[in-house]
Amino acid sequence: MLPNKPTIKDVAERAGCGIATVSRVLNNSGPASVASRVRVLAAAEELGFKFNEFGRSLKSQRSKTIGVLVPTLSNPVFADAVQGIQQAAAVHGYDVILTCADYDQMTEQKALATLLAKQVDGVVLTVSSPENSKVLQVLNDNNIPHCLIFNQPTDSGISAVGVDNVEAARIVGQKLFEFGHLNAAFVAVQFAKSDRSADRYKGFAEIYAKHNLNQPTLLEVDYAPGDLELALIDLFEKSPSTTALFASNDMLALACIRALRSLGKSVPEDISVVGFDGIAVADLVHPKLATIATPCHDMGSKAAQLLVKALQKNEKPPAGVISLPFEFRCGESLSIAAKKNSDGQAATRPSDLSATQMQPNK
Amino acid sequence: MLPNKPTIKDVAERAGCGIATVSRVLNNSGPASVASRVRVLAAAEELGFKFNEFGRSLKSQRSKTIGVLVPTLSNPVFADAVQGIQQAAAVHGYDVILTCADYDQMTEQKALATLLAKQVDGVVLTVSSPENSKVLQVLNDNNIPHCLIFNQPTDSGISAVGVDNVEAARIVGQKLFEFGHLNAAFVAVQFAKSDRSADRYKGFAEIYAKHNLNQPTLLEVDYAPGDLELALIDLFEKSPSTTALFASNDMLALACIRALRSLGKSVPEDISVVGFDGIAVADLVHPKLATIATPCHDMGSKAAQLLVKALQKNEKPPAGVISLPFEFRCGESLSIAAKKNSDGQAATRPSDLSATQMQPNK
DNA sequence: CCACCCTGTGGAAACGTTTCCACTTTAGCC
DNA sequence: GGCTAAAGTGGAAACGTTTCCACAGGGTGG
Repeated sequence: MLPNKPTIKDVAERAGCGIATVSRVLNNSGPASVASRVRVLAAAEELGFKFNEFGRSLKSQRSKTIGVLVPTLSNPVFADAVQGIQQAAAVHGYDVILTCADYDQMTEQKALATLLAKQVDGVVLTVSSPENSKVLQVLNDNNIPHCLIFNQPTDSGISAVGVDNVEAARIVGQKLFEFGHLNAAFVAVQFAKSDRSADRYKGFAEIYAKHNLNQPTLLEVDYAPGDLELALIDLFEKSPSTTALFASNDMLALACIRALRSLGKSVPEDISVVGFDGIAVADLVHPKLATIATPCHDMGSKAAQLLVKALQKNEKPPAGVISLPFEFRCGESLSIAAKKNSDGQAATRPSDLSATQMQPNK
Repeated sequence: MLPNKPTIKDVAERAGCGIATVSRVLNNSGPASVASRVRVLAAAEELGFKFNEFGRSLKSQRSKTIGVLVPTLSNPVFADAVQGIQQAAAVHGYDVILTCADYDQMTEQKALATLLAKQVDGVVLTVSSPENSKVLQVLNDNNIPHCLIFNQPTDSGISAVGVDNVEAARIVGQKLFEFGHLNAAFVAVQFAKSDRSADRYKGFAEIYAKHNLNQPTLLEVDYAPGDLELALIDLFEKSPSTTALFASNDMLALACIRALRSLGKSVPEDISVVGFDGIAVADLVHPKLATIATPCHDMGSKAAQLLVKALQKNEKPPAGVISLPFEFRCGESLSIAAKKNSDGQAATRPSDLSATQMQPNK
């Protein structure tokens, strides 16, 4: 019925020449007379010949495939980056095998194992903690070229593309300071599991230290429903003069705005909120989210380019962190700090805050 | 330096047996004495032996890889689905090669070609229009098992997993009707390119026809900045009695809310807005978005399961559309229709609409 | 006690490529 | 016109695996 897929042998037979010649013609990898050239090309065309990549890969030990390992696609940041990787890879004839590790070290290792089994030529990845990462260890041991994204490893022997989280957070800190926010908090999910959160807190705190202000409160929350509200209530009890929140990512920032609203506080009138990442929806919501816009897509494509270029030269991507430009995007969620008196009530809006806290709207 | 990757031959040598025995032991694919079993296992362990998938695939003509073709990862809907596919595939030892086609038929075909070149065993995909799709044609011609997601093909010979868009849209229509929205509009991006948008409009319009009301206005917009605002201004001029918008997806719904705000209309007081998809942020924004929550993740994993199961039995996934349950989520963006007088002004808020239209807030 | 059948075994072919190498042929040059 | 060099060519090995097959040995049933 359906003729079995034609092989190079079939083409050779039809073109009346040896398989070596076919290979040379089709790959432009060696001399061939014009005559055989046209015969082979014609034969291949007629038969609808396509190379079998297995045979190719077996011989060359190259899969023309790069592995991608990210925590999740649920965060648009990673989704965008993956798309960037995919596009850049496609341009150079590489495919992308995708794995997600869900911020879990065990899963990370398993995912990497399957990538290795598929003999990916290289890997673009984000790990939960680049120092002491088993995954990076394995990649090194197996001599697999790789490039980190989002992570900013302190170990300079490794190749990475990202944004300067510390510097970006400094800018957020500076802006908040300029807007009069003398007491701020930093909100993060799973702070311990993310080097990025740590860097952001670091840069943020630096600015407050520089101005001899209180260190920003570190608010670590989890995804349990209501947890954020409780944490915020606690925050305002302990630090009633807090006027701004810096969330470690945009999704969390949006969640903060919602939680604040349910506590009867409005953004930015009572509290300013700044996010990080610059995801698309940040611009669609009201108030527009103030955030650091990061080039996630470019991060992915840059890393892929770096990696592919290195693979083609049969080497590793250049060591060192490439920092891509970011931009502070001043959305409506950030405004001048409301004047507060000592017990944290906004002077301009003398309504009883503790009362509104007790009576969340619905 | 680094010892070349051990092959099955090395294991055989070390275990003092033939390669056939090693293969049988390691794959549990044939008889082997206990003695050789332990020797082989030990040898493999000591050498850190890993199968070379190229050799395997070459022999078996199976790649244990499934291809994924979606329009984009920027829409969280697809990102979630891809993650579902990936997870389900991983469970069964399959990997995922990802390609994005950006709603473009040319790109779709190219992407599929690279998937085929990589000899994927099957494909999970979303195409722009499942009828007359070249991509599906190619898949059929090449006898590649495949399963659609999101699409709801009318051709019942094909396997697909999705939600019943028509029915879901009927429910939206019914809800809007019950809330007193007698004049509504349907907003879509690239209506012509999406069978899903068409289905949604169909179900929506059906309800309005059933109640002998005006057909919902069809508002086709594009992504050009400001286009949505213009379209809405036009809409309210021509159909001032419109009290509700049904957007073909959540991102668009959020954009609508923003555009409406910039036109001086508030949601839901002046206009109600309903989205479609149920993306995560829909619940974080204010007003919470009323939407149809669809199980994107499950859609992906279900499709992958179907496909993998079929592949293991060396057949195609069962023909027919599997409709997954969805849920109408009534967010704050939907409320009782404001009473309007004939020229479209909300009776309860007699501010001059045309004036506020001219003076968008910022 | 012999024929038989299982179990365990390893050699070898096959999968589709690429590429080395050795063999034509042709052209170029004195 | 002979020599060499280059260009064109195909055979065959190699990549690492699976699996068919043939064969050895030892138990069983007649």
